[in-house]
Amino acid sequence: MALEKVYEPQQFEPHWAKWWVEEGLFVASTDGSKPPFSLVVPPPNVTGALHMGHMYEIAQIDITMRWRRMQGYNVLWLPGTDHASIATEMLVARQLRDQGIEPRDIGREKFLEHAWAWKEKYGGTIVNQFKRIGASCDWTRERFTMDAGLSRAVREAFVRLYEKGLIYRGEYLINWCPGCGTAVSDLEVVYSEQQGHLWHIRYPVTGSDEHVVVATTRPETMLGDTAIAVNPKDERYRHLWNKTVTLPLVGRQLVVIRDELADPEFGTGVVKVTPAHDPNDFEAGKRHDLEFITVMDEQARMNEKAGEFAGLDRFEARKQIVKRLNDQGLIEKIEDYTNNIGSCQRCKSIVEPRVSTQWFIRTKPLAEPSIKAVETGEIEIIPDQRRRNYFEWMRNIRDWCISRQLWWGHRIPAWYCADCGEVIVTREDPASCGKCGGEKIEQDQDVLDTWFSSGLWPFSTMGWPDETEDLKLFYPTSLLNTGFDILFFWVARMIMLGIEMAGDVPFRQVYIHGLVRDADKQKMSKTKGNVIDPIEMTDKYGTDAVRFALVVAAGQGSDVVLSEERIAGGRTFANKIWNAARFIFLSLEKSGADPWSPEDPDGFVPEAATGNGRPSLEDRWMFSRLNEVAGLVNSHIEKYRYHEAANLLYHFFWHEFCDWYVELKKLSFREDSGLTPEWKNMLAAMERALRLLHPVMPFITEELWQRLTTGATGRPRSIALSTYPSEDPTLTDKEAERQVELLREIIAALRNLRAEMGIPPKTQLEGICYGHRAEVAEVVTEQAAAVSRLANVKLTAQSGAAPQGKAMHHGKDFDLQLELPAEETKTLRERLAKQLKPLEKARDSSQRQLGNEQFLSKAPPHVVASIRKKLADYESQIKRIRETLSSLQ
RNA sequence: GGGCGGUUAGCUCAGUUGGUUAGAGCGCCUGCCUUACAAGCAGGAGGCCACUGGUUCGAGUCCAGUACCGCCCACCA
Repeated sequence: MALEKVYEPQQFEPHWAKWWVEEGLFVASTDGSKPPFSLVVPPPNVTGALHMGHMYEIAQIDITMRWRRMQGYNVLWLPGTDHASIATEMLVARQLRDQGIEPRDIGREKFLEHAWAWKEKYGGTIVNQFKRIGASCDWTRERFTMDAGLSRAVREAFVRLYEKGLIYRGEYLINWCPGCGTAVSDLEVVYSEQQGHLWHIRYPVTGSDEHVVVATTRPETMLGDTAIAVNPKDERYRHLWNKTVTLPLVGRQLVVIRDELADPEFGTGVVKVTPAHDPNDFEAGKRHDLEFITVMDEQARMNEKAGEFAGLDRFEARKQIVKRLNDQGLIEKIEDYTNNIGSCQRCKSIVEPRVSTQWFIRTKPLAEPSIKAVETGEIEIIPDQRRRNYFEWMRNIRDWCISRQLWWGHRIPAWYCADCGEVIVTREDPASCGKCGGEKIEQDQDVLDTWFSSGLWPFSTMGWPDETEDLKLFYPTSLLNTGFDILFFWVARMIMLGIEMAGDVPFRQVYIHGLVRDADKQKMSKTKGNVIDPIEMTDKYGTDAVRFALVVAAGQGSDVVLSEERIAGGRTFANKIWNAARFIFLSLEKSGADPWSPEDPDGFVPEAATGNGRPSLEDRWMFSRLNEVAGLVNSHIEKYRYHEAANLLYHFFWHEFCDWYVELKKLSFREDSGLTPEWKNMLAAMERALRLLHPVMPFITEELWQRLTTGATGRPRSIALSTYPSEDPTLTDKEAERQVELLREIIAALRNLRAEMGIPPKTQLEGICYGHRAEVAEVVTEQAAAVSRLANVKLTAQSGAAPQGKAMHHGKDFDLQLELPAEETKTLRERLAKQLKPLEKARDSSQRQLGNEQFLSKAPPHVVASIRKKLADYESQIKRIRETLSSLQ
């Protein structure tokens, strides 16, 4: 029964983590008897390590879910399972190569076998890690597998879009990653500035001695030039119109086209046109019907079209070409130049524009209703500012390239007939060509972009395209809680596909949280080496501590700055809770009573104290506060102000429950008293406080709650299944709150006096409190024991003002007089003078305001009245302090 | 180039709808091993709320501009 002196979360956290999942505490019942609350959870990145960002996300999500569950909702998590195709493919390929196996040699089937084995092993590890950091959902309840349920949904979605003409196959210049060997979407390309050069190259004008100078940052692509362009408004080059120039090193004749592509202000105003290797040139090439010459292969090596440079890597080719040009005197000059280089998000290789045939989704028709859904508030994006980014992106959306040249992923459900060339897109694998009946058909080798299947997540996981009970009850889901980084990748696509496929928005609210940064505000990343490992921190400080530190540190939508000190701070809070409980249990044992909790914890009101008609002041106060705090916490979590909820709970528990309630309660502890009403009140208060804290500190509250409620009949199996306290305004006890406030003021003033006068804590003093209100004397008399214990002063009460020169402290409602062992007038004078300053400042400002006609006529009456009241208080205090000061002369 | 955010105590950050002595954690100073907790207790110091103007009876809070920091998107041969 007895608790250890120091809180050791390792002893119970793993137990509860396992238990919650095994008991299925957070699996929806789907019986429809309770309001549904479903939540889409971002996929853990199975290919990477668990990081603080995950932990932060899980903490917020878990708080929401526990809170909703305790409020009686029928909750459902839709935990994502990462299946990032490129990342998985890369990792598996790397693993195979480490074993000396070249993926290309073993073929698709074998490769996928390896991938599955790896996925199972590694994925399981990640899922276990998620459990350890406190995620209460069952991550093993996978509603998704690559080859089962989702596969069907993916195919259904693809076919529907195809049949509606929203998916097409076409030849375009796409972003090609030579490292991954696949096409990537615009979003998967990250740009960074790099130092490079701008080469000015002379292209001889055919049939004259003249040459034109073109500037390029990529000389190696010149082998694919099929034109040069000048701006039609650029008079300098009018004479070139209709002429041709000779492409150096190759000898091809290039027409001179007139096109806006050439900016007269940039470089020489003449630009080479390489339609197969540059997006702008590609467009120009289509406008002018130019030839598209691809000079590189899929590994970005120069191909046979590159003539003598064939086989060279693109960067080596650049060097060689520049050298050859230089030898021929065709380099006019070389400038230093900073350009933006696009790299692959995954493998960091420099992306190469490449002409190829790919599958695309026509996004404009999908974007329109998606924009509308957010505009009309059908989907709420929180915080609000993020809406702008969303609109901006959606309105300028470009078609989405969804095919990937990988093995790991959902295969595109398209077949090609070798006989007639027919393209067959169907739900079932076809046996023959529907057009010519030929049996030589072959499925497209490509797989889908991982975000295509991810975009179906909110409904595919619920059994779509079947009309399941889950879908009826839980779709649209209530909330998506995620980071800004995948707003476009994932959120936007879920919205587009949700509206199109499932006929309704995928979620009602999107809460976007900030990033987790280190103490130097740097984004945590492995390459920077500033990663705080959540598992390590969890081992060291406990899951509750890490979660609390994360949640309390960030305002709505802003970043979290995390340091180990903060996490240590979370642990001190847990330790505080632990020790408060420990003390209660120890004292209870001394009282000879067993742990007890009320049958109806929510209906419990404090019982009258022994030998008294009403509950003690501290009990009335505590239950009033518990009630108010419940109201505030509920409102904070509702509005995603997690940090405010956490902060409030921290202060309430530490500085009200422990510092004052427990301290005051100590006075009523008696050995072998048995289970007195005072004890019942305290145990019920503790029980309620634990429930309030539970979403934020799940493990420690579960452990303590289980101990506290042992033996209670009819209690739920877990605190997570109990109810969350809510506010009942009729239970607020303003009188008790006011009186405890007064008591705290008096004790604080006495402690302050003692400290500043340098009186040792053990010296007991006698004192008189002169109350200006009847209530003061009442409180002082009734709480004399409390004052004695908490300030070590035997205080008696008198009414009215203190006799001239007797008081040493002047409060708003009372004066205090202390019997000091020695004369301390100097210290006392300094003390009083110090107090005078801010009071005078406040009085002046109040006077200024009340002297202002405008203020009196325009400010609301209650504000004017409150200033008047304050001014009177200030003046009264100042007057009394002055009197005492002058008598101390 | 377009857009968004930030600037409050030594550090990291809160501060709901404008309401008057601006808060917390950590750090710092003083005193305490007080029959839960030294991961603790009591007390204390420390702020022209970036700058300039405006709106208002009243501005950390609303508006405009300036400076610095950060992020996102787009483009640049």
